[in-house]
Amino acid sequence: MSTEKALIEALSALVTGPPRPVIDVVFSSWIRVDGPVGELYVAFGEKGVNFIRAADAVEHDAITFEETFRVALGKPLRHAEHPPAGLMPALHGRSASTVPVDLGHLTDFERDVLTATRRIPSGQVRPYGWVAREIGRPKAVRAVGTALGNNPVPVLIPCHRVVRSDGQLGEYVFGRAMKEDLLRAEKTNVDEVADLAKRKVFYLGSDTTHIVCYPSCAHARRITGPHRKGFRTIDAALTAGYRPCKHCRPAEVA
DNA sequence: GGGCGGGCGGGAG
DNA sequence: ACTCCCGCCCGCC
Repeated sequence: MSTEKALIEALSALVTGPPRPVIDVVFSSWIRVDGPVGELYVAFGEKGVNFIRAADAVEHDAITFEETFRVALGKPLRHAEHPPAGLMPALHGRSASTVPVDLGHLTDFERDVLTATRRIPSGQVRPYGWVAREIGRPKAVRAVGTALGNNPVPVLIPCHRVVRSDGQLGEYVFGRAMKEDLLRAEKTNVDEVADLAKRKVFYLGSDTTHIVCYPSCAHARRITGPHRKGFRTIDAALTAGYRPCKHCRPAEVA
């Protein structure tokens, strides 16, 4: 296509296309909303939600939120009257969200990490190593932690559901306390997971199905008492003839 | 059971 | 381009 033709089409689009105020392109919008635990500042542009901070976290009023946003994204913010469509159900619902999220300024690795993290169901947790394995970089465990620490949209992309392999909850952008609060708010069995970890049990299997899960997996939680077998390592479970659950994927399916 | 080094991506020189 | 350093980690000793 000639340059002239492209130019003409672009210009006609400006005249005949739907109005798209320059202000919406240059600015992102912000709004303060109720989150599952406390209030949140949420920023969003045309491509989706692009930045979230906890309102009750240290020194976060609207002014500092705008400032941290400008430093992170290099754009100014203006206040919005309404949250973007789908945001509130995504923040509060238990089903997987479909709110558009703008991860445009991240690296491929960081996007992969966040995309895999987004697939962890509400009410469940996975180790950092699980995320690494899911994105095909099984040894990049610590780098996964770094990437999650850089999650621009916490809560919405649930990096609080990624925990340490030893049963501890691990670090969190808004502090460990909020990580635990968020998990409890979505009914994760944090106490049971901790109790099991204390006994060095990190996997649960059923001796009737011979399927092994992470302890927070919805399937593991339905194994009735006498059939519940605990394992310290996934290898121990596989050696005992169990196969990894297809939902929580505690190991690659052989 | 904690300490230590391996491992990896990203950003700052 | 290369090196160095840091970070929501992991598993062995």
